[in-house]
Amino acid sequence: MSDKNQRSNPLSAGLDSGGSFNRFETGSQRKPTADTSRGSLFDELLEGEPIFDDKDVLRPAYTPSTLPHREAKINEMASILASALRSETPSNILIYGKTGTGKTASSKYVSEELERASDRYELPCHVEYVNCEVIDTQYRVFAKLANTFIDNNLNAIDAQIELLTEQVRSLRAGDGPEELTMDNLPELLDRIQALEADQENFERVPMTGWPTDRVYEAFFDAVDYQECVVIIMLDEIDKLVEKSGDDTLYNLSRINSDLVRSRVSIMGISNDLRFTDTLDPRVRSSLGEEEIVFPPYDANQLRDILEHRAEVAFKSNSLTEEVIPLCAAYAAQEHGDARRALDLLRTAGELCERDQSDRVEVTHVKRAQEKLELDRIIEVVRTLPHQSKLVLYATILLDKYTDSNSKTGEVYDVYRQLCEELGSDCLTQRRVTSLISELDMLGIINAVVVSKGRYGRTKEISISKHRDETEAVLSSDSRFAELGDVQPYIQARFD
DNA sequence: CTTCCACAGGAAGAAACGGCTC
DNA sequence: GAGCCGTTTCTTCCTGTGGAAG
Repeated sequence: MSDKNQRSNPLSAGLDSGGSFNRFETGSQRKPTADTSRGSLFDELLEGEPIFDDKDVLRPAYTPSTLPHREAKINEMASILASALRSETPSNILIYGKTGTGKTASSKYVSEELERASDRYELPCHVEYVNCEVIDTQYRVFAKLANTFIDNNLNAIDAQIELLTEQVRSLRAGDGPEELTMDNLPELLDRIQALEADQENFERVPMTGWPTDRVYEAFFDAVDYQECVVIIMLDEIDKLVEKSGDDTLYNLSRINSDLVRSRVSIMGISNDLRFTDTLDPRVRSSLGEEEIVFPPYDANQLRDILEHRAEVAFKSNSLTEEVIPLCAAYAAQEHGDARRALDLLRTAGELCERDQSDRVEVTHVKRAQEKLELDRIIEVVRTLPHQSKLVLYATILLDKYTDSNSKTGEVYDVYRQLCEELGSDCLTQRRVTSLISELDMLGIINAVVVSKGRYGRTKEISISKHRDETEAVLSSDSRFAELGDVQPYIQARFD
């Protein structure tokens, strides 16, 4: 499963079997042989022993070969899906758990194992992964699935045609296998013709433009073309329902009654335990045939996970004793998020490397915690739409030049000034209210609804920690360049 | 207890847009 | 090129509401 350690590396020609650099002098210190008195940009950075053996092990994309503290859940999933290998339709499964509790990793692990087993049993079994945070409408879910199966079918048809063409060729040349005679020729040609007709019939679904029922039909035809058991894994299924209702799930859960050759089963993964409340009762009962809950990891379990990975990721003796417990403790505070714990450990290691220290220490972890939070905010702010940036900038100006927390009305006033100054379109207060809520959800600002009694109900808005860094990101946007002299004006207004 | 402020936030639908079909 | 279809963004209209003031 994991070929990380043997993956082909374009640079591997320069490594001897021991992994040391024979391009330079053999030895653990990577020093260039040429003139060292001058020193290049990178020499200094590469000085000292590297502490990582394989950093990728700490990245979220890595699927480990063992998932500590999830064996029971994995067995539970496997026992449900096993019926796929008997050509039966497995029950639909709903998997709950907060982020970083191993839902997706476990599900992917089980589905990879299932697909592997299905090769051995010669029972075609496909698991299709759909991330509903990205693909969040009925149209797009069916379009993605349809296109995947269409591609699969076209590849299978291509291979089949190639095989048949080869048989025809050898038959005509007279060197074909014994069991084929010239009498088979018309049959072979007929089959090739039929396959070519099928090939014509499959048409990829465009990004938009088709009516949804046509996309559904395309998906249906593609799935039912070859006999197989299909498991559709809908990650973040709650996002799909929130965004576009339960039509997708309704259609998927009914599809088996019309399929002739194939069987479809759904595996939903959700962060939200209560998302089925809003579903149509028919969908709820069919979707939740089996439910599995992934509890958050506690600090001890996180420590186990980190130790497992650190063993592979770091060279021995690269971590001081307190590092892993601290990473685990930080992540346990954030509802037992293993992804967060791994990010912390990796970043702490990177900071340590940059410091050219030999061992990761507690201070590196603390700095990593700060850095991760700041990086996230900067990335979110940088990619914000223009109008949201204006609202955020208005909030920052108010925060800078007034003492108390600002209110929705005040933010809207300043926002209008900014729009006027920049000549941008000015949205309604209703819309700005939603933008403020979105910024709150992203954790860039804190907005709390408070009642001022006689003086109405409003949101009290404050900037979360990194105000100056946030402002710097906004100022770097070229569209904000001409705003320089507006600040004193706004300052005067609210002094 | 009633009034009333200053909004919050839901519902519905208009507008704009990309991409399709015929 | 007109007419659909799905999606996103935004507006309009509306009802709801916590609690200080009266």
